[in-house]
Amino acid sequence: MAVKRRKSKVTPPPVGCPLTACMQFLKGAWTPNIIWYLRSEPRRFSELMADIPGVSPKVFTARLKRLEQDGILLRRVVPTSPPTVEYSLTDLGQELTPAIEAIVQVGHKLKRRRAGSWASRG
Amino acid sequence: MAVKRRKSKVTPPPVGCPLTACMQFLKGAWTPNIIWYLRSEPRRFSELMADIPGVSPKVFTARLKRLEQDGILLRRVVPTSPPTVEYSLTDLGQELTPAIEAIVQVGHKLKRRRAGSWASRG
DNA sequence: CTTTGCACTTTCCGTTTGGTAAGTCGACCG
DNA sequence: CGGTCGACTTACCAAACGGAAAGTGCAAAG
Repeated sequence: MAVKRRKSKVTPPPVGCPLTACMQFLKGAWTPNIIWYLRSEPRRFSELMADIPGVSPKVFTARLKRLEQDGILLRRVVPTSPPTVEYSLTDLGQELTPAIEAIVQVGHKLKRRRAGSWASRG
Repeated sequence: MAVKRRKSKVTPPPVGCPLTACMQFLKGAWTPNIIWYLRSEPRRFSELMADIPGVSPKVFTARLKRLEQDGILLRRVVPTSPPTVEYSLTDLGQELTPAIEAIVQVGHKLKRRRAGSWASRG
């Protein structure tokens, strides 16, 4: 009789790697987008959700919760009617913005590149 | 009788978003690491694999194949014995390095931050 | 006391991801 | 012609991911 195959359970990835470490915070759908839209000012749940078209409420709240637990962002209930919730970046969260800004920069450059290849190849 | 539920099939995410666009290239386990280790010089399959401990050959070749198809890196068979394969970044691939470097920078800063919190809180 | 708006939460389910282990293929060395 | 090495492939599988749709809790307006 064959033995059941088991998973390794130990953390296999490069544990001290700064790249991997930082990527943990950016991983999951919409995560970088959320940080991006919070980089300059706090925003409400529904505002953020509108900023990022296509995200489902389930995944969206999951992301916000995880980011809050990670100390990346702060959740504050505002006593309006009905009560709203405002999210903002913590100091730690602000540390991530240079990375995201660089990614956005590259994204723009890629668009320009693609635009260029229309002229040269299309 | 209930109707079968169907998925939407259309691309729901922000199509013109530079952040999302760039993230497509960085997504998948080990992807940023591969680009990082190729940023300055070409490297062989087994070298890269050793650079990035924990990655399985299956996922690793899948990444390399995808990155090659995306035009991020170049695959070159070197006529040694036995034949080896050398990977290098294309011009397009080089465009991604600023983003990865920024992520690594932030990763370092996070480590220093954590080191600081030992002193202040631990 | 029903309705409305906000901020979620829950259930269900298909798709994707990524690891393990084993196998393949071609080139050379002896 | 068997063994080894480098570079993959393949089969299998569990877990994570993430979307759709519907439901919950609460506060105030009407």
